[in-house]
Amino acid sequence: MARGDRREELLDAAEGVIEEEGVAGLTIDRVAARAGVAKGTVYLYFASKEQLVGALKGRCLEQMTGMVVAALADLESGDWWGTADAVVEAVVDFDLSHRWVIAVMATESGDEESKAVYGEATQQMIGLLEAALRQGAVEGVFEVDDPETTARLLYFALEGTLHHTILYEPEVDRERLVTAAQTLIHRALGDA
Amino acid sequence: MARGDRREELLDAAEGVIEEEGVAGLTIDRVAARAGVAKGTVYLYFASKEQLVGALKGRCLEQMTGMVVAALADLESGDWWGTADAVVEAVVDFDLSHRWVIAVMATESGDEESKAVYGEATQQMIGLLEAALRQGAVEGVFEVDDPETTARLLYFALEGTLHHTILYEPEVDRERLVTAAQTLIHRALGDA
Amino acid sequence: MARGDRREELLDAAEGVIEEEGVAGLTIDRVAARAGVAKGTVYLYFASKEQLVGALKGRCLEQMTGMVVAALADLESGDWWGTADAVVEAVVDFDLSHRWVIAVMATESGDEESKAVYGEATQQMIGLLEAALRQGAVEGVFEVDDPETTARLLYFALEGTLHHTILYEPEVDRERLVTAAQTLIHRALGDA
Amino acid sequence: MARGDRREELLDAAEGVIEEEGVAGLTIDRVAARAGVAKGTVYLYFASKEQLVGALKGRCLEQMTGMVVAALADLESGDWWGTADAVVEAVVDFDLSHRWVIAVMATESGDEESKAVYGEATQQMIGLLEAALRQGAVEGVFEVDDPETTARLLYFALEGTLHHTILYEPEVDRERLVTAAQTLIHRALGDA
DNA sequence: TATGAATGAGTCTTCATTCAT
DNA sequence: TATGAATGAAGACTCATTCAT
Repeated sequence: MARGDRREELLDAAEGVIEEEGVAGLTIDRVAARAGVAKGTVYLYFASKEQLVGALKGRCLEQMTGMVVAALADLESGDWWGTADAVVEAVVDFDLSHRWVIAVMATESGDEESKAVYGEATQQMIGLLEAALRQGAVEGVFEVDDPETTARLLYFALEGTLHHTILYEPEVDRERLVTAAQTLIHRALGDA
Repeated sequence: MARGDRREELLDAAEGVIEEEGVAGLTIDRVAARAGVAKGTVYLYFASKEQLVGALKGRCLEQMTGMVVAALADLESGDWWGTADAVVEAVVDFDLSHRWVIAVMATESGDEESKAVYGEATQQMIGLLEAALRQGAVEGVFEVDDPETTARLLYFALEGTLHHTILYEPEVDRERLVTAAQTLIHRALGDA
Repeated sequence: MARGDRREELLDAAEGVIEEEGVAGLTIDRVAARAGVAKGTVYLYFASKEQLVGALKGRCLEQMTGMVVAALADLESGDWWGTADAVVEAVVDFDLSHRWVIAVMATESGDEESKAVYGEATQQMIGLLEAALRQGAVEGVFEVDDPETTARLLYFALEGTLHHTILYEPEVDRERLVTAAQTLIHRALGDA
Repeated sequence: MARGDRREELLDAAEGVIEEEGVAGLTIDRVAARAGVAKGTVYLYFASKEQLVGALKGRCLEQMTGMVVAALADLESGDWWGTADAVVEAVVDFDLSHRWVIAVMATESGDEESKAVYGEATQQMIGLLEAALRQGAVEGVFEVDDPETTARLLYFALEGTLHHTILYEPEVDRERLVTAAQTLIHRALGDA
């Protein structure tokens, strides 16, 4: 088995454990058991539990970024608002389908390195949105004074709302979430 | 010493521990030591660590609500936008000055009761914002179709941004945060 | 309230606690709560938990002895076997109606003094049986070589069976227990 | 070291602890120390203290059963009373040499499973005695109406006496105990 | 006598991490 | 690479006992 595969398997196992046992139930023991390997083996791929969690966060953000990149490809069609709405939908669905990992994202991870990794990944995500905003402005769809800050704001608005909802409101109403988020963006950017 | 005082002292001690040791470093042992009481004494006021954490969340949210209520009092002056900006500033400052407790807010707390308490307190906070939005609409300052959803959205946008920034960007730029948040609201509500 | 009354109340409370929480659930806290007094008050009547338990055992044995004394009074009627059967029945019923205290009797109570008290009370009980055996022998109902040992043996046979049954066989069949115990005595003494 | 060996070692250590510190002094800490392993190691073999205690009871009863089986083998010699006396002697000696474990047997062990195990093991022991009684009856040594009940009664008579004596009369007189128990059986079964 | 807040030693239990094989 | 038994520090929680009021 390729080294990378085993690593991915372990991360998959970790997600599975969180799904079944909650964030507090994430132990190396369970990850190993779920992946069908010995406990020691986990340490062959991750130096510590903290690094495993960091990797989990990183991978999650990467996947999300990938989805957004894909969704933003439609921007070429010229339908900015339609594309934006689709991106929102994609993000909501991603979070909902990764709801258990989402809980980890909100977790402290003392490890400075992990924090940095997470910070950079977030920044990349925001950069994507910023670019989209600039393009919308260039195309005359709307006006933005400070695309960077606006992108940050919108990203965290969306994620903040999603995180809270996922963590504290068990029965999430997807449609309502999507509509609300889309509305926020339309309003914030001044869609007439 | 009045019974309530000792309880408050313990919560203060818990906040202090989090400030110095991080959320993961919050142990009953340390809370007791910091409060200058025996370990057993903590259990005289909180049935479990989970309940202590829940109480911490509750108190924090209560204080925040209090601040917002105070800030919203200016609404009577008739200057809606000015009041809104002040509220934003108050919230930002509250979060920044309670930054260590903020980290706990994002924490899972298996305890169902605590979750419910937190959920209700959040709802109350949002209710406050909703009322303010309605008043602005009544006064003709702007138009809102769905004050409830908008209030939720704006609240989580603000808090989401603040939480992430506080947790992952050690060197927070208060001015920038305030301005960005104020801008978000103005835009979202369509301030010309 | 007379000193003795309060003491009895505390012992009653202790029995009640055992009934509801099991021997392991017997704590000074609960005894005090059940008796409606403060924890400190318990220590005004018992120097330690161990002494309270010792007193509980002692009182239980005393009550049992009282019952047996009463039952043995019928010996004067001249019906030795009938009286013996009645005594057995009385003991079985006493144990069954005090089943929760019975569990404590089987408990170690490091306190040497308590052990001694228990030992003496037991001895007194056995003395009662021994006297009954002697009387039966005198009356020519049966023959016994060693009344003292026989009394001990029969007492522990009865109590041993009862204790085990009560502790490990939740659904006790009173009739079967009574019959079996009576049979044992008749056989052991050679009733034709 | 084989897995089973370590388990046995831990049980041995537990017995040793009880011997030196009493039942109340049985702690995982001490068991580990006595076995020369880390505390965590104990939990590799027993899920909880309760299970360890249950295992202790189970093993003790198993050993006892083994001894009785061995002693009953002499039944083939045709000397029923002699064999019975030998069995009594074996049981007395077993209890005396395991006197500290005996104290645990009388202990509550909230664990339902442990109780069941203990109950079954006891039943097996009684079954052994019952078979012996039937054989004696078949051989015409004596008559028994209800071998099952009689076996139960005799078993608990023996064990009840032994438990009490061991727990409350530090200076046990082996000979006297043996003789008394043997006498009980002879009488109960009607040895002329 | 009575109170009940405070104590703190003592227990069980978990789990990240190591290391000999 | 892989294993999994062993480790032991750490933490939550209990409860008999004390003592100032």
